[in-house]
Amino acid sequence: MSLSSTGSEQGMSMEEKPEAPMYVYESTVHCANILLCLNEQRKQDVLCDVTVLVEGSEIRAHRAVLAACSQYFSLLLRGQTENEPVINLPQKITEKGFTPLLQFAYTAKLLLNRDNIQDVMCCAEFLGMHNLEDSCFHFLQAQMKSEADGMQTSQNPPSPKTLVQNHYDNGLEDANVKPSDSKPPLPGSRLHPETEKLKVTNNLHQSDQPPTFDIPRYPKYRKYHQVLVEHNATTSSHSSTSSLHGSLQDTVTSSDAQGLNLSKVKAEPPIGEDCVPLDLSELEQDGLVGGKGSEMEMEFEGRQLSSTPIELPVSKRSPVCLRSLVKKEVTSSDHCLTADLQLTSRTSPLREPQVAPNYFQKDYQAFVGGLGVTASKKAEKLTDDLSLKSLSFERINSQESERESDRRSVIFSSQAPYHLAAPAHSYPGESCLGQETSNDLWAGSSQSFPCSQALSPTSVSQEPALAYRRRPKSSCPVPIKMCPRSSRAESHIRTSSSCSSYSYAEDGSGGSPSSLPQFELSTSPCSTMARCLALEHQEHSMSGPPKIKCEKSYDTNSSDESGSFSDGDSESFPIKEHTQEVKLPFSIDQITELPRNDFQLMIKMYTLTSDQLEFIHSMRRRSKNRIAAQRCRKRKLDCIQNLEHEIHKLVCERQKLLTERSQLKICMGELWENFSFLSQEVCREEQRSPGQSQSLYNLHPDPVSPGPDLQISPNPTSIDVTLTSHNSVVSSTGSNDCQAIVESPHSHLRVDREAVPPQDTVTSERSEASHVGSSSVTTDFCLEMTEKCTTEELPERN
DNA sequence: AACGGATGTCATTAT
DNA sequence: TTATAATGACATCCG
Repeated sequence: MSLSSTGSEQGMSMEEKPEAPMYVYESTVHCANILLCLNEQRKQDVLCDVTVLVEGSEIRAHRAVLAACSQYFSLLLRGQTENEPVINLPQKITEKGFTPLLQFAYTAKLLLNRDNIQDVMCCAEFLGMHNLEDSCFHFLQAQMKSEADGMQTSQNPPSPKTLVQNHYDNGLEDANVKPSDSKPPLPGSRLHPETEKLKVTNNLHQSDQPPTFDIPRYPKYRKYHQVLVEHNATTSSHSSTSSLHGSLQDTVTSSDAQGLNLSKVKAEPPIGEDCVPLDLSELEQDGLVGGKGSEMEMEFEGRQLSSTPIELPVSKRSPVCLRSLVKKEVTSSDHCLTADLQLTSRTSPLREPQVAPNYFQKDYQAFVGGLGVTASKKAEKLTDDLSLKSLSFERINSQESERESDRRSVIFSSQAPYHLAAPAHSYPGESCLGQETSNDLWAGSSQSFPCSQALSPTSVSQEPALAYRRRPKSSCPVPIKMCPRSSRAESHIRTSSSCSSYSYAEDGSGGSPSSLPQFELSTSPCSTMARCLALEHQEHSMSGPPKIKCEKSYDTNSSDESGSFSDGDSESFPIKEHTQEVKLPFSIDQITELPRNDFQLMIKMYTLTSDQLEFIHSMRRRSKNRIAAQRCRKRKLDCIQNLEHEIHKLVCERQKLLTERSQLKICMGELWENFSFLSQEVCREEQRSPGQSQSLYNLHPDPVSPGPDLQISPNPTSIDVTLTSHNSVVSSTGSNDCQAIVESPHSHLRVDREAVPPQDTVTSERSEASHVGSSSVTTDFCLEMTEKCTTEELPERN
């Protein structure tokens, strides 16, 4: 056995097989079986009794396993194995050709050189990989040509340099095809003669994406993308550039190239991330390293994507796709198939239109496994710089690892049904994909798993929390994910995630739910729900009312899946949500808007589970409470406004009253003026007749000033009306602001209530009043007015 | 980073 | 007893 013929088996002794532990041997058998499984007929003919011994087990010790595989397969071909029948193989089928294929099957690396390429091609033909040339070498040719044309230009179909660089950047060692310079695999091949080593990968991931790339639209993804770019720029520039330049500039012998490749094989991570090559092995069946024409399922950041055909400068594309392969193998009841593949085959068509080519590149990278292995590691390194977001990255990584295991399961295991939901759900990065994409994805996933995800606690959150965060203010939170913390009795610890998801999920009526037809909730916040509903409606084509498909998330889980990448805040909470779909036979509008009786009748019309009832009542309660809160707030604001208006009115009223009072005082002063005038007239008349005069003096019995002064001093406000001989009437309110000075041309009259005359005086005054007549009436009027004025001032003073 | 407005939700009370 | 409304309190988002 001479893998050493390629110079790659250094340190990989063939004697290792007898010494290899059991798992190595089992893995060997398994690998051989896998390889032969590529051709079902051959499998049946040749290895009908080969048992896959290590399904689902992780294969470690790559080198040893590879060596053991090679040795085992070599022995198998020679019919020297103990339990295997002797195979009559054509002469062209040699172990030299099988070894790279086996290695490819195991490591996703196809090592070709001028020595083995012919054998490899023959073996591939033997195994049924008829399109090896078309898919692999044509691709290589095109890439070489493309590279020759514009090597420095950044093209959307990435140049080989980009490919290589990206390949190395992501630590991918997916499929190494080393065409021999002297022996181009195809006639007329334009492979670069000096290209000894070329990594042909379907990993078209480009770190430097053209601006038209969709990813930058989504901040989260952009963030992750930038992180990857930066990391790639920092960590892998040397390898990427050096590899290419070395390959282009150095004339490396085929053996050296092989050795390099195998060294890469040696450098593979020892821990079971070896599933990748197996995926490629399947791809190999269609188009081998099907960068050119293969369509394959892939995942990126949680989104398992169906790639559009890789956009390459080559016009020729293989119509074969992985799904067809999957279906084919499914029909053939190949045990290598798992439900995962079936899942992907089902889900992929839904998402396929939304996948950007660049997504495909990355996704393919992830699919090939490099992302799952290396990119995740890089991401893990990068997570140190991301405080809260780091969790999301880790989750991504873990998810990628899970998907890696999924991919592994595709080959090695037929178990792992728990992975079913995982690929269909989005990575946190999906939250960045914009509403349309995420919705579509979700819709697709929902459509893909109408039943499996319903009420499935393991289903992950498809509606990223970001959607909630980015929700429009209009708040039509229809999107369905609901926080299951529905029970009031439960702890009301409110996490942002739960709160967000909760609020957004159920509220179908946030903005104007009534305006939305039952299944035409097409407004952006509701689009997810609407699509979900629509899909549900279409898919199930229920006779009755279509079911609302709601996700119900539980905050009890602590695993990874929820939209970790979508929202940083949600990630900071240890409590995470699983989503659970609650199918409701009526719309959210009905739930939230129907009257009580109608609502109860509607509920009674259907047999609903406790979860459904709980969800419905919670939704209705919160919806109503939300509306009530809005009303309450509006009412509160209205009340505040009314109070403010009331205050304003009172202020105006006060000002008005003050103005009126001043006017009244002025009027009173005028009246006093008239009074003083009349009094003076009376005094003059009395001066002419002493008897009258005496009576007037008695009105003011001041012996000191027997002059014609009349003082009426209201006390204590002291409105003094002084009728003086200087023809002025002074009305003073003491400290009060109510003062009026009325000029009296004739006399000085002072009215002072304080100086109210004694009773006898008053009596005499009254007795005199009958005589005085008009003067007495005027005095009374003045007193009345003074009192009135005083009483008006008192409240104000208070 | 702090602050305030807007909003949703929950708990409580009253009807 | 249950549903509902009102409202205070709290959390969160966002500018």
